[in-house]
Amino acid sequence: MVDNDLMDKLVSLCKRRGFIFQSSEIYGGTGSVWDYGPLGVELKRAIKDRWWKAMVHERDDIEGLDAAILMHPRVWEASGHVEGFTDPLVECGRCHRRFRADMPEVAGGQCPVCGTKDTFSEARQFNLMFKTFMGPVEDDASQVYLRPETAQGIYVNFLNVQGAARQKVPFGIAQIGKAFRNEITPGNFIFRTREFEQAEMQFFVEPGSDEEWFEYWKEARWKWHLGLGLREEKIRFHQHTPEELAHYAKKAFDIEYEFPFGWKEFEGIHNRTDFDLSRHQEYSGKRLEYIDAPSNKRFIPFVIETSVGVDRTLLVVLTDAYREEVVEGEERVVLALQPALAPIKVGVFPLVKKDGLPEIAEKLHKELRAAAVPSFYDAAGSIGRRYRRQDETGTPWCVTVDGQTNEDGTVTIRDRDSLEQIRIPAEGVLGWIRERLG
RNA sequence: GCGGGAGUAGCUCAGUUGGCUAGAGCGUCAGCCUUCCAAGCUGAGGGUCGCGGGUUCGAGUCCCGUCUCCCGCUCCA
Repeated sequence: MVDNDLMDKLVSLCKRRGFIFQSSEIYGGTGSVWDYGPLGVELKRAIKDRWWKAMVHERDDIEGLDAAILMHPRVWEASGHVEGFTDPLVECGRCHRRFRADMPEVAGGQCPVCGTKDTFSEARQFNLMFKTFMGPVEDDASQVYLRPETAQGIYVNFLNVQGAARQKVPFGIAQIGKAFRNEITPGNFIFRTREFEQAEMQFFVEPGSDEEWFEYWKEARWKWHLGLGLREEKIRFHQHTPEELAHYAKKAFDIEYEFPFGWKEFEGIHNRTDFDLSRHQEYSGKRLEYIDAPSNKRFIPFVIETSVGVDRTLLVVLTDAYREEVVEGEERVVLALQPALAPIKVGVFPLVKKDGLPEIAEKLHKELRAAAVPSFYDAAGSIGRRYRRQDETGTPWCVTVDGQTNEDGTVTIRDRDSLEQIRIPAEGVLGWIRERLG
């Protein structure tokens, strides 16, 4: 079930309201990278903050880390990315499919799909890793890569973090950061881009307990997504078949969402075994074993990885929150974002522009802002229009100052979802909102 | 990279067989009106028609080149 129409509306809303803009738009734009506008940056930050809170702040067995994007080039040899991400590929002249040049059938000149012989193009290097140069001289010795995943920054710091934080296995390291892949086919808005952000947690466990921990994290991540307010029927697990498994993984589950363009993964939970640490030990020549304190048992830990795309999660949240409804005969577009995720928490309006109402409303607006509650003051157009504008940006509440405010100091608060209105004293608005933001 | 489609205002589009200072609706902004769900009235701003050449008295329109975007092909956050 593919709904391009919904996707177009979402992209349009994102631009119109300032969630997401195409990168470098004035130069014609580029399809594979996107910029987050005033509302988008707030939503993205809220998602990351919630993840960080659940991983790092609420637990004492996970430590935070912010590793550099540029790393020693040998890291990517050890990880398998140099080999696995830069295969020479050939293209069939008939069906235009591409294959690794070293596949037996392909090396023999026959296309595995259409069977045509000897129509392959020249082998070309498809480098999924971005290259750049460290230092002023552009030669091979100084060539480095933009990291294609954030995980390796965690692995190479495994012993640093463990020692400094005095952690004992099992424990985890969490990191949020940018990664870069020169995808051949980016697309679907912010779903597959060449620059993207990952939130990864690598949990180090004793071999033998890995299956148990895998199940634990699989369930924990599922619950976390439900906590974002996602509709349960829109998400599902997908277990990797042996053919689907990455070179480093023993077992893998994806969490998928039903996007307008179909069911797609936005988080992966992998059992990476001791593959990465072993490889780094081998390539660096440094021991990466963990020594258990009382027992003096030495082992290279297994790694359970949870890796979620931040941009993809944001797309999931936006897609899931998007609603078209009819209110009193008029259609409205509403983003039913959780209040805690909403970029703007409250709209403040004077019902009409007279009787001193704008001044009262502005004062309330400034008080909310001073208390770090993102508030939006709006006096333009009819009250209904102002409600609609806030509906589209996902603002959960709107406060209206009216004639009665002059008499008894109360204002109305209108709820985005139920459309119900309650009346409370103006000085109680800040407390009322804080109570609901948690 | 290959195949297919498309570039005119912030958005959606119109623009006749080439022909006056390139238009509309929506949105935005200002004012009026308005005591609670996109109402109405007045006005304003906004486009060297993707870019560069060419043909022509004259190009958004015809020709050539170029760039970008969108949709399909070894995947995965």
